[in-house]
Amino acid sequence: MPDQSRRNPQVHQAILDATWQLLVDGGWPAVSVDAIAAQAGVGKRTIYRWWPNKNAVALEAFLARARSTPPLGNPVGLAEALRAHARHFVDLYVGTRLGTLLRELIGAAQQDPELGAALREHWFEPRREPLRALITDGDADLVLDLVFAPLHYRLLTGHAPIDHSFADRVVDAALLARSNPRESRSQADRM
Amino acid sequence: MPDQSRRNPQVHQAILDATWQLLVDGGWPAVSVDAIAAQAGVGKRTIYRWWPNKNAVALEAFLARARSTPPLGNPVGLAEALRAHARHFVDLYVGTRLGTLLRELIGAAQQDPELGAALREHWFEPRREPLRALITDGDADLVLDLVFAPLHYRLLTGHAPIDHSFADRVVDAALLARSNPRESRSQADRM
Amino acid sequence: MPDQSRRNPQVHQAILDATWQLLVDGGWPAVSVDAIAAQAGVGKRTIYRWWPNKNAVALEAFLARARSTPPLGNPVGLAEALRAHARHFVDLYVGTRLGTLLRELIGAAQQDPELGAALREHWFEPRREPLRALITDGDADLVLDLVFAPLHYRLLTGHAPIDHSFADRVVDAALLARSNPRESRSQADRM
Amino acid sequence: MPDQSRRNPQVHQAILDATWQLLVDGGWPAVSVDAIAAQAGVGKRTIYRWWPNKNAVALEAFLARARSTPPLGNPVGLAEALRAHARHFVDLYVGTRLGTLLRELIGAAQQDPELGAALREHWFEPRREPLRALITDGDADLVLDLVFAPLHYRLLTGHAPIDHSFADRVVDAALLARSNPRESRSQADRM
DNA sequence: CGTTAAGCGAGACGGTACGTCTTGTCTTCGT
DNA sequence: ACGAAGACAAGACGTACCGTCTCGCTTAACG
Repeated sequence: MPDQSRRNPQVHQAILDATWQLLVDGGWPAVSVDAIAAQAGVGKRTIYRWWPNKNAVALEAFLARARSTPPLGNPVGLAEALRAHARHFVDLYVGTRLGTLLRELIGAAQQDPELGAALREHWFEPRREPLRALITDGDADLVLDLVFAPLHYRLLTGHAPIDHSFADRVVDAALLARSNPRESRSQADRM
Repeated sequence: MPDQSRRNPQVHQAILDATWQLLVDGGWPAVSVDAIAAQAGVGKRTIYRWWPNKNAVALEAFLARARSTPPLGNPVGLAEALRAHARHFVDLYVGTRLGTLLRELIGAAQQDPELGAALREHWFEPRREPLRALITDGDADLVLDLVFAPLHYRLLTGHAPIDHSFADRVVDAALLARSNPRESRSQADRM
Repeated sequence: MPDQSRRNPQVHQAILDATWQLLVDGGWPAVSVDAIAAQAGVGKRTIYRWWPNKNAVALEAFLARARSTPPLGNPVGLAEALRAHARHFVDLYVGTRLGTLLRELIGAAQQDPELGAALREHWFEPRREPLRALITDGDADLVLDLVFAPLHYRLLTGHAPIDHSFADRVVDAALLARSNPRESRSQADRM
Repeated sequence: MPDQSRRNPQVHQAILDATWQLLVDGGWPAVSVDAIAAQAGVGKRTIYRWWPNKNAVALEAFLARARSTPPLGNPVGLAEALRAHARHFVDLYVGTRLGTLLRELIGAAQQDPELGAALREHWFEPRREPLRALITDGDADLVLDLVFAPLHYRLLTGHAPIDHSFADRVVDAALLARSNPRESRSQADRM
């Protein structure tokens, strides 16, 4: 990987802008390295110099638009924080270009382990981490998954709608699970 | 779509077998229509005559191997059924070829709506439907999502391990949510 | 190399025509496999299926135009035949598109041994062979080189003009050499 | 073109040496401006400052190695001089790195008129000029071509071997042609 | 003696061509 | 008539090279 300091920031931005424009105009299928290069007025080599493939470029273009995402100006408590997060997710990623792109990135990551790792590092974890800090007792990752998983699951499979009501009920379930850890069933069939 | 009755069942099977073999040998990237045709000793035309694209072929090959999946010989109750299902999922789809393929199919479906619909119809719904029947009160789809979503979410993102313990705790959370619907928080901030 | 009989002759011809057209419009630098494919309305793959590279395509396009070359309806004798050939060369290849292409092909052959072999087989040898048969005494290849070499040498280096007069004098020299083999110098300094 | 006096002679030499080394190691295909720059430990800019392109660099590297070429310590006569030249050519340029490079330079010149002109000026003409002075009667350039053309022609086309015997016979033919100008045929068919 | 203009190493950049790959359609055979 | 074989158009892939350019550093000439 070449020296980052020699990178031309205008070119960098032009590539991300071009990628986003292609996404807006033609969706994921319109994104190819050739197309990005043409749209950005850039040589393909320049793209491959800084990114391993188009997935990485698309991820960065996505993150640049999504970075402003996490809300939570004044977190009063876990419940409020989770609810805000869940509703925020619904607002930003359900039925939006950003949401479609998120779906497609997660999809592409199933065949691109590097993209998967980058998504975890730059997308999932930055959103989980501040919330994890609020969960002092119980399995924080379980609770977070109980919130995030249903939202993403429906986003990816589309088997049922996603709205604020669903977000709220998912958060309720997660909170219940935290406060009431596994008394509901016998220990007998534990594996 | 041509006359189903004229279809040569041996050719049909050879294509599915070849697809599976390619999957086993080289993973999803090794699967191309050309490769399937060569492996099966079949013309590409024959494949396109019966399937719209390679995703559909792979889905069918997957379903053929996965069909035996649903357990539950004698369902004693919702809790048992959910737990059995969740653990079954862990056994069959975590760290296995089948699980990788499931990931890749869901991934491919993000850009192939037909594949998404087929997955819902032939994979997700057949597994949800018998369980849904057991959930008499509350939002059945919510409860099912609380079980299935975390499992699939971790399968797709790989951000945390999936084992029987995780499966059990997910089921506990879902059961809790069913029996204790949203009393835990005020109605005030409902949207 | 695939089965020749399955080749689509229209596609074959379209590729040669496109190549020639590019040559006429933009000269050798305008010829690229991409450009040929675009001009012919053909996939690049189709070109690479039948030719190893653009040199081979250009050679075939050249040969198709040059095939009609060898004259000599009624060869009366070696002298007449050589003179006709030499003048014919001047007429067809000096200052013409065909001549420029011949130069460029010979030039390209310096880095493409396959092209060199193809040129020898399909261009040089077919022109030498009928003349060689007329040279019954002496070293036929030497005589032929004494005719052809100066013409090609000037074509390639451009250090002096090529006209009918030059062609005639070259032929004279070659005929002299044949009829008067090496009496002109002592055997002493033979190596 | 910048000020020659400020040129760093070590850099100049390093570039020529690097070019030659690349030629020796990988042949003409290994020579690229990038490769020369890397091999010489020099910026590409420095190369383009002093040469128009890689052909010019290669030509200079060639000339530096070939400069010692012309023999002829004590020219006793035209016949001796021509014979010495022709045999010298065989010794130095047939089956040698230098000969291959000469072929490739002449080849490249077919698409690079500047290289062609430079070759004529710095390679061909310096070798022809001293010999031309010895040819007092007849067409000197014709005689010289009758010697040089067959040697280069076989070098470029490879259709027949080049050895001392061939060199001698070519010289004989040229001498014959000089002493016996065109009496051998009628003036009738002159054009 | 300092400043200033160039040479220079390094390498990013736009552009173009390469040769390979895959997709989905279409054609040619043989059975 | 079906199926194998595979040609075909389209176009993306990732690499190579070209020739221009922009950085800093050093180095010589000139003020």
